[in-house]
Amino acid sequence: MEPTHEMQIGELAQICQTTTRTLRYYEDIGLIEPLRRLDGGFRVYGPETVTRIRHIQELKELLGWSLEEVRGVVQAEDAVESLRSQYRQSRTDQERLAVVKQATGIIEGQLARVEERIDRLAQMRQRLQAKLTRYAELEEELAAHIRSQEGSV
Amino acid sequence: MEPTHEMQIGELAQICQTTTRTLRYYEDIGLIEPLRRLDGGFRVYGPETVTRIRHIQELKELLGWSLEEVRGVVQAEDAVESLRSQYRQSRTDQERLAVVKQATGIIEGQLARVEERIDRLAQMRQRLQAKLTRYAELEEELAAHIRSQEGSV
DNA sequence: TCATACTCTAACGTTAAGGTTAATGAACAC
DNA sequence: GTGTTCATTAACCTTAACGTTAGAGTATGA
Repeated sequence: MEPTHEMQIGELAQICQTTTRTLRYYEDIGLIEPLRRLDGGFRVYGPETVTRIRHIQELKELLGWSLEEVRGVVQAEDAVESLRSQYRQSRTDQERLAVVKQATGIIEGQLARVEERIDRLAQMRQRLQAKLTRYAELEEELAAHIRSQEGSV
Repeated sequence: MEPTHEMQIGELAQICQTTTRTLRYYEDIGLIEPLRRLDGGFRVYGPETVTRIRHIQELKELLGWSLEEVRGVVQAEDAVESLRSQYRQSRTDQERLAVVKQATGIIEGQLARVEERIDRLAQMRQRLQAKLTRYAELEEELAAHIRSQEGSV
């Protein structure tokens, strides 16, 4: 499930538990891009796209973000990563600093939302556990009642 | 924000941060129901509907469930609650036991999903914190670089 | 070289979850 | 009794996130 080779869209879809349609859609809205194309026009992806798509799926599923919101996040992250890999861009250090600060803000916002969700889910867990306890008691009462009746029939 | 009185649809919507359209829609698909109607046909709700709607909103937002899935959950819960309030139904104890067991299963499923989400979110938090650390280092490097240049201009 | 499996673009269809508008009635304030 | 505000149903509209189909090209093993 953690490939190291290049692949085409079908395999990528399979690995990420999704469909080719979805991947092309993600490309349309600017979420992913193939490394390159074969002569026939076939998309070629690297293994890092798997990581990227899983990241997108987590943001969607765990945080409930729309693809529009997800794009904002991954684009900011991309901007920072491009600082590392392509340091020699026509940018001043002030501009680089601004990129990092913006991304930091986004990550902090993400972190806050993650923590808020964890809190709310923990509360939910408490309520569910309490409810399970009550149901278990109810079940025991009923079972006892049934046993007492069986004896008298 | 925690009312004790009966209310009409507009107030209910306001309290639950939603719209009257949404509440009528929820009624259409069997999620909620008014206590009764006024002569003019106006819906009247009790304060427990607020609790119910908040519950629905949590299931939707925190667990990412569709309203269809949510309905399954709340209906099972309703069935158990009706055991308490309307014990004298034409049911045998075996049937009552079955209702409780089914609801228990649903709650357990819910609990499992909550815990899985908490785990995944905790992992996400870890990654985000690590990323924040890296960004902070990067920011410090850039700031230091800028300071060193200022001195030489 | 042919069958089969995969890919391409383009276009139309679908579904959930409501938004919006219209035409009408009810409750209350003055 | 007449605004004004809230409610009613019904019908149509919208948006995100894909699904589906059509018609065509491509890559590969037998």
